Amino acid sequence: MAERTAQSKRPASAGAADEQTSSSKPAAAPTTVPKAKTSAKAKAKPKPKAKEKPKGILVVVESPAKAKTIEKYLGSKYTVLASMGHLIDLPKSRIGIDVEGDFEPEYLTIRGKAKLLKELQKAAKKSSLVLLASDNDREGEAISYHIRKALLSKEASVPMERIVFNEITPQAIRDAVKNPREIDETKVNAQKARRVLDRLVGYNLSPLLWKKVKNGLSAGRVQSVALRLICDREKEVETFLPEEYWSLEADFRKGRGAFSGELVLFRGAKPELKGEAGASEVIAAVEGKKAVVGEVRETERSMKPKPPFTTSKLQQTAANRLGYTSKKTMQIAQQLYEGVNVGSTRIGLITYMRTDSTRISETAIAEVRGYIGEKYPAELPESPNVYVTDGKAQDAHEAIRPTIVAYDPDSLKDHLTRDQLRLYALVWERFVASQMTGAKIRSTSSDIVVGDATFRVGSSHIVEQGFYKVVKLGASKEDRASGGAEGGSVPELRPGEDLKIERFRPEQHFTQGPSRFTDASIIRAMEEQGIGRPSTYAPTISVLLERYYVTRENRQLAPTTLGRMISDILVESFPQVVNVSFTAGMEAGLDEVEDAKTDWVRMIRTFYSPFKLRVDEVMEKLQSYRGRLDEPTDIVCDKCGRPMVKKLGRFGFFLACTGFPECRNTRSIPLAKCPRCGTGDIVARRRANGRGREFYGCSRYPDCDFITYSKPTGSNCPKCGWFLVEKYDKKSGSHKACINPDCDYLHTHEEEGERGPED
DNA sequence: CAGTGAGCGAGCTTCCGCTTGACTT
Repeated sequence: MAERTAQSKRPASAGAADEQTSSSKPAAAPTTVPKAKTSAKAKAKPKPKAKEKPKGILVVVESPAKAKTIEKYLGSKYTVLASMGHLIDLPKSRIGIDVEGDFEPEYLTIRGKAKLLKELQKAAKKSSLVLLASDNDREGEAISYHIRKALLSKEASVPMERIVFNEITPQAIRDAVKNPREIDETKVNAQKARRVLDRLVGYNLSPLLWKKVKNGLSAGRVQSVALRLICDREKEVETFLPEEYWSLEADFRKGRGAFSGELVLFRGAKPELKGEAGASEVIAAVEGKKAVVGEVRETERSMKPKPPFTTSKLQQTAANRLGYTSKKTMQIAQQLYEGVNVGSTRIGLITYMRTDSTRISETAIAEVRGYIGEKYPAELPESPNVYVTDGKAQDAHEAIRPTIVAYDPDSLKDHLTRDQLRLYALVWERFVASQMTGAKIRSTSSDIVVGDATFRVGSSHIVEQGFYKVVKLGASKEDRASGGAEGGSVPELRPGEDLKIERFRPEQHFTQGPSRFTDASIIRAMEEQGIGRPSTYAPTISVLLERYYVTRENRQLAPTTLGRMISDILVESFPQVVNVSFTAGMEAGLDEVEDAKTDWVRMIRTFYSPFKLRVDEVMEKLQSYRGRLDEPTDIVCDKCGRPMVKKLGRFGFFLACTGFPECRNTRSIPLAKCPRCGTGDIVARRRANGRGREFYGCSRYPDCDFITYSKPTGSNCPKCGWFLVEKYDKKSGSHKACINPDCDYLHTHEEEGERGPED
């Protein structure tokens, strides 16, 4: 399959813009050089060196992969270079803001970017025009502004213009080049305010934590709110009291079909079964009675496909469906974006992976409709499906989609790694599905009357597959359920017909409390609250883990003692800042700056004056928590007999002797007894370079080389005495299992895996 | 699915948001 070559779909490059050089532009620009005023640049070159090559045009974008593509679309007159994001920023080692004056930031070339900047300057000098084409959003505007400033400071100034495009198609690039504009200073100011605010918050709160808790800690507008969400949730999990309740199921039979229904009505009311006895009461009342089919209701509902992926949704879906961390998802997406060798050519397989938009370019819509029309003609809607992008989105990039729809996942099997292929399939399915017709699902709900009791049987099945024809990997549990896996066994029931009762089954249940956050759900929460950006969701989770504020076990994020302490301190002392509404307020302020309704200095001052006062006050008055972090243990030092404490060091938690510094003994935290040698402890280890997955081995290594990659739970097997470990698999979710290969003990507790609408 | 082993503590740390490689400190 997939014969149609992709190439045929891509409009040939070249032939792009050709007369945009000195396109009409208000002469007000202080950037333009006098000579390039009216007529074309043909005469802009008087005579200098006999170099006949006319000066070209330099285009600066952010991403090198994008640079490559755009260079192809534009003619040979153009050179496209990438800035790799920001080049200019605040210093790292000091606050770098004039807080006594007007908050003017001290902007420096970012370490390691000087070379790149020089290259840009060199290239600019050789050009007749520079087109600043960084992303069309707040940060992108600032990047252009900084580059322009850096290029201007060189004596020989070149005309510079700002261009923007929201999609990488030849037409969009051509249009952009034809419509240059000035840099939007108000947007630059908004970015400056954002940057300064984050610096003021981060570089004031962090030192406070160094003084009160421990060196090296950090706090900030985004990470501290994320931490708070995780800590708040943990409290809910802890205080939740499961309540017991009972249900009564009845197993019925009709011919060869067996199915069950749940008690929904008893003596005219919704039954509230009081324990097992309550269920027995009902059984006693209806036992021996005939089962007759009552009302049968049929409803049909349609399901629309989901919009194509944004970063946040991709991360959520990859976490829920594939079990990838957000970090892993982004690494793999980057590989797909940069390109993979397909045959002899390297092709970027997906569009840019950091986006908050569900927008799709016209050309991509046309392409996917062509594809659907050919492969699934019945599922091609008359007109394209339209998705509205969230109003808060900055919308600088398209949604994440395959660049060439004809490359279906199957056709790339031999070119991608397993991980790449699975992520690509997710993106491809979601995009193609998003432009297909909806699915129709018929649900049947039948009442079965047994004496005074009514049982209800539900089933549903897909009548029209629609977009489900392409959604496989990305199908959620609910999707699959709608597919009628369990519904298939319910035969057609007609009112009045008799059924056979096989048996009654009382079942005990417990109400489910809230679940801990996962990568998927914390990212979802952050996005909903406007905390963080596509480029920072994954890094924010990483920071919380690196600081040992939270741990991730079986995909769940739980705060450590340290994390709770930090969160409590911050929430107590800075409730207005460590709060989801703080960012919302900031965004509102930035909008005003951008609309020139207020100036950025005013905005910052309004925030900073009271904030700084509070920081000073807390710095002075808050008790110190230093040392309070060390948790006492009942483990005794094997060198001197004094008790040991659990401490946090550079490489994580460890045990240290309270006799320090006379006794410098340290140990790893024992997680279990070694079942092989019986004397050693099982301790957490990592590869020498500190990377790789944590594993668990015997502390007596190399005398004893017991090892496992499953984390000990802290309890022992009731059957054989070896220790239990955490396991995770799709079917049973999170559960405990015995580490002994000869022991079959398995403790499956309530499912903790996927929950709630995942994407 | 495969993957494997030290030392750590009283110090110069930290923010968020753009973007990818990596000269050595």
